[in-house]
Amino acid sequence: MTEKVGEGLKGQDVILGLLMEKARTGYEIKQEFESLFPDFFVATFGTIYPTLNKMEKEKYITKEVIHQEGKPSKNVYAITEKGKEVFYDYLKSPLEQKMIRFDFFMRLYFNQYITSEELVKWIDQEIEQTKITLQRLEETIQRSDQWNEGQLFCWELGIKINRIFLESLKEAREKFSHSS
Amino acid sequence: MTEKVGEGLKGQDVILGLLMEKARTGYEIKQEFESLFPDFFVATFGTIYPTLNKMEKEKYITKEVIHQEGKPSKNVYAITEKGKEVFYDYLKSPLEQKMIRFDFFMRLYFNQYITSEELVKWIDQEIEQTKITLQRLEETIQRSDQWNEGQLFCWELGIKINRIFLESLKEAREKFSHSS
DNA sequence: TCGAGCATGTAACCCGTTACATGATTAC
DNA sequence: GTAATCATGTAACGGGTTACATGCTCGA
Repeated sequence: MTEKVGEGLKGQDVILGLLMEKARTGYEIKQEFESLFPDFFVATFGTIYPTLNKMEKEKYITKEVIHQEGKPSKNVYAITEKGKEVFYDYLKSPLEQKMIRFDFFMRLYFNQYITSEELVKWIDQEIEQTKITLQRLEETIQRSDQWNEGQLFCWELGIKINRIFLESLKEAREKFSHSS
Repeated sequence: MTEKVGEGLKGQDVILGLLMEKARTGYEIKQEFESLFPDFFVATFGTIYPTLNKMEKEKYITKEVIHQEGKPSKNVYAITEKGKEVFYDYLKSPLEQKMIRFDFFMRLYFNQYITSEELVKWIDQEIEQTKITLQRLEETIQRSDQWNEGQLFCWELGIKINRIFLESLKEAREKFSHSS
């Protein structure tokens, strides 16, 4: 059948995109991931640092070590011409399907195998998580008046969807806590 | 920092869950993934068949070969007691954060590096994709009157979100095709 | 005759996660 | 005193993807 879901959007593509704007440290990149893409790309240090090192070896980026007083030294990475090419190659590649693994929905689907107390506990956790995402998106949108139309579209839609999700979650909480 | 995003919801967990209901072939499992979870878990044969083989070796499932006339033989897998335990272990494990990689949003965020023709092309592709997902969800919801509350919640919410997504996508198409 | 549907499999590779490891400063 | 913030890194492992491989039937 040989079916492709996607060679996939990789952490590397997004990191290069962020470095297109300006030079950054791994730590800063992590923070940008959290504020910019809380809802459509999650990355941890375990992905970011190894990717940064790999890309430096392949000359996609250069490293400059900045010594700081009272704080650890930091590595500021800047994109090279070769790195820009790699980023443009990503943009030229075919659009990939979104890739989702939604544990909460999965457990809801299998709710017949658990108690409703557990289910309500998960709903509460999901509510908390959604509130955090929503807050991050709202803060990001206000962070600058320089966002372009495409970026605003991402966050406005993210906010819309998360609000509906939150609403439905609260309704579900009612429903399932009564049926226990 | 040692941050955990999630040991993750694995394909194995979902496959075991499906086998809790009834014995199935790999091919059927693939179809269930497409109709049941088009929006919250994507799996291909490249994941399903190796997982099935691995689980058979570990005695989580048993295989029965069914010979068919005019069609290839098929392997029907049934869950064992050990497999059920593994599935319950999954349900007992902490709820994981959803894991998303949304290529379309990523490209929209980086829209300054591309032409608006390309952007509109991607929007059109995303519109098509969303329509397919929506259709699958609507078909699934009508497939049976036996769905329980949790399952209905998943699909109703999925439909709600995809409708809003589709609407916004159409608006975006207007906006970006005029600005070109 | 060509594509779609039915049906399964494996080897190589790569990406990402987890766990481990370090260490200073600031605020409560 | 202890948690949070700043700041980076690596080794081992595992899950998943891609590419490759096979082959029959039915309808257009």
